[in-house]
Amino acid sequence: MDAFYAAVEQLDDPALRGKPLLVGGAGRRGVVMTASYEARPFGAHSAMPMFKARRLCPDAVIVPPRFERYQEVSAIIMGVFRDFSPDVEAISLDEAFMDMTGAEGVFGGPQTMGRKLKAAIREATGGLTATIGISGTKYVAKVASGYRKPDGLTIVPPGEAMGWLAPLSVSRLWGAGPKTQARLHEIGLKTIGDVARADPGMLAERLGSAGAHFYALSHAEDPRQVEHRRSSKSIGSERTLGKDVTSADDIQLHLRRSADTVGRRLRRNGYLAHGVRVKLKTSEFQILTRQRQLEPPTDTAETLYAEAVSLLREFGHPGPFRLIGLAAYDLSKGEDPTQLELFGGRAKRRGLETAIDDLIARFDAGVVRRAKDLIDAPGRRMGATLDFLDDEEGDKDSN
DNA sequence: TCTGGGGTCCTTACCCGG
DNA sequence: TCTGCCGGGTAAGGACCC
Repeated sequence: MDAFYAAVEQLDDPALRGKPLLVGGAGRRGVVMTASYEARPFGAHSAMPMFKARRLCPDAVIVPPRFERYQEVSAIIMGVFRDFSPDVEAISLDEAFMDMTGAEGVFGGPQTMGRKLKAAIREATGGLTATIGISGTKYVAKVASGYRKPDGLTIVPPGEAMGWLAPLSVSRLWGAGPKTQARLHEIGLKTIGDVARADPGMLAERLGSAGAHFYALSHAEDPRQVEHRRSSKSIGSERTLGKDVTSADDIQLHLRRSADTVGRRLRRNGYLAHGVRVKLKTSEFQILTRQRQLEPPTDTAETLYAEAVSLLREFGHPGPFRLIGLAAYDLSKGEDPTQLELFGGRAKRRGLETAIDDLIARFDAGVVRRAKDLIDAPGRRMGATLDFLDDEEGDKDSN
């Protein structure tokens, strides 16, 4: 999808159409998640610090992201994809691989197929544009999809792929970021064609296993198949703070929030975590992590938090820290996704706070702001008082 | 006024047991 | 009994992607 988050905002609010728009954190430490095409000529782009983008493009409208909405639109788009092929591999909210092998009979050749897909996306979403790349391998299709944006359609016949790639910069090698590009430049390789002509032994020596991989890509060889949805390997929550923190109390407060978020997401998706990892970023941008296996595995915020706090002692760093995060890793499928039973055996088994998490997850979308009060006495039924958000102003209590 | 949050995968170091 | 080697598992860091 083209400038996906920004395009959704412009779709939902006609007043934003045709204007430079920056979707991202408006705070002091925010970055641009997506710049609309109107903002890009000024030099604004994804991952740029917001203050910088604002300086480059002072007239831009800044809008905070609405992920739930992007997820909704994403689901619509993925549905369109599945109408065209059963083999869809989503790689993010706004991008997917599709295996169209054998579909020519139904949709026509690549050109017709691409045009039909673009039209279907536009119609299903109410006007969003996509750029499509079509070729014989995932890699070449991927590069082709970034070739002419926005609203593009690039078809690279498999037989022409290697020649088509050759003049492109090595920055188009998927997996070669700034570090790898610099190393390729040091060896004197600037284009994908240069890599294709290089000695594979030398590439392997300089780049390790990535060398063979890039050599294959440069020859338009890519054995990877379009894969169905893989299950998650980790689920995390991290936050860059408005102000750096140093004290254990402050750090624990943020760990608690992350543990709640991660626990809820584990339960919602029916996962059990076999490990927990704490992440701290120092004010000097050094990233530190400490992890530990969990026995038994868990999906409760309580356990994640308790382990995280004990891991805290193993960082030999005084701070201050600008980011605090917690992740659950080594996930397995546990029970079925959460069923709400505020009163009942499940709540007893897992503890009330977990039941409250379940409740909040079930109501979702910030309707329940927080649990105000827990009622838990031996031999009695258990329950909670919850704090609901009112529609208009402030909040309103309900039980 | 500095520089996000969600992830995946790979490399390296180290420990331990055979 | 000591030493070296090897492989597996775990932890930590780093590069990369959207």
